[in-house]
Amino acid sequence: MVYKKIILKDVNNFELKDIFECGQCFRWKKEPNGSYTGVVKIGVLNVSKFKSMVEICGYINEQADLKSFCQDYFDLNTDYDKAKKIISKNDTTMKEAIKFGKGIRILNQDPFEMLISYIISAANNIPRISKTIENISRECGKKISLSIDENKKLTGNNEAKVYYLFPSPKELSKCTMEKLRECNLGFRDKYVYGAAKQVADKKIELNIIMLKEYKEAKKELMLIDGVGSKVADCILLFSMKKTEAFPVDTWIIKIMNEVYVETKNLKKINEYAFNKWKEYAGIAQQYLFYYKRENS
DNA sequence: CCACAGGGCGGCA
DNA sequence: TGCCGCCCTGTG
Repeated sequence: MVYKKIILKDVNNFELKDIFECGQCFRWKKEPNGSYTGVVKIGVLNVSKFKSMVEICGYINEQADLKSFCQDYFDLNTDYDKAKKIISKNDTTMKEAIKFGKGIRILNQDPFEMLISYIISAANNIPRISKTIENISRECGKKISLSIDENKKLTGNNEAKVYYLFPSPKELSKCTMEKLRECNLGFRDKYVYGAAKQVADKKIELNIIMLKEYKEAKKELMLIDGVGSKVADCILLFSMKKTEAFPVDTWIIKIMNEVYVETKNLKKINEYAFNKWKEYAGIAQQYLFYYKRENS
């Protein structure tokens, strides 16, 4: 692990709180100094912002290119001004939602991590989801130990700290059911174990599914036990660049019924959003979800 | 003690 | 299809 740092100048549509607390990720934590620290594929990163300048530093793999990783991870190639303009046309609710969550960006996270994380999210609450993911990473993932000085350089905190990468499919599938049970997965343990094993054995190939079109990719993800419509859409949106994906959860049902379409049929809500917002459905979902959840 | 939390599954009409 | 009980577990 080596320390690297980059600075992004003149970023817009980029607010730390909106990005990290809009519900798309579970491993980013706010630090006392206002920055956020999170474990990603290449190591542990810290992000801070001053005016329109974003600083990203981290202890990462020596081979990793921090700049190009961030370009993709923080979705810097997507034009959010354009997306906002299109989805908010003749839509006062969307305008409000966008105003509230103006700094949201859809992170491009790791597909396997999203698969497991969203299986865990079923009928669960956020603190427990985060805790469970930390448990799994601690049990099965690679360790990154930072000394006091190193961690201070990263986060500003004057203490040594140990971070854990999210486990690879192989690492997680080697974990015993007993160990998994100690991670507090509850009834989801068998789903997590099964999914990890299928990916490790290449029965499921996420990088191939990722190349398929949205509906086909969703169908294939839903073959995995524990992955239904909502979880599949989360995986597709947060790690496979399928911006048509529109995860329908309890919050989205509420706001969709109130404002757009009155039905309890989740598939109909899905179809409605797909037709209305097309390739911007996922972005629309994030604004609506964050707005509704934070204001209820 | 009970309801419920960022769903999914299986059984039933 | 549509509806419902159940699935762990912590929290109010």
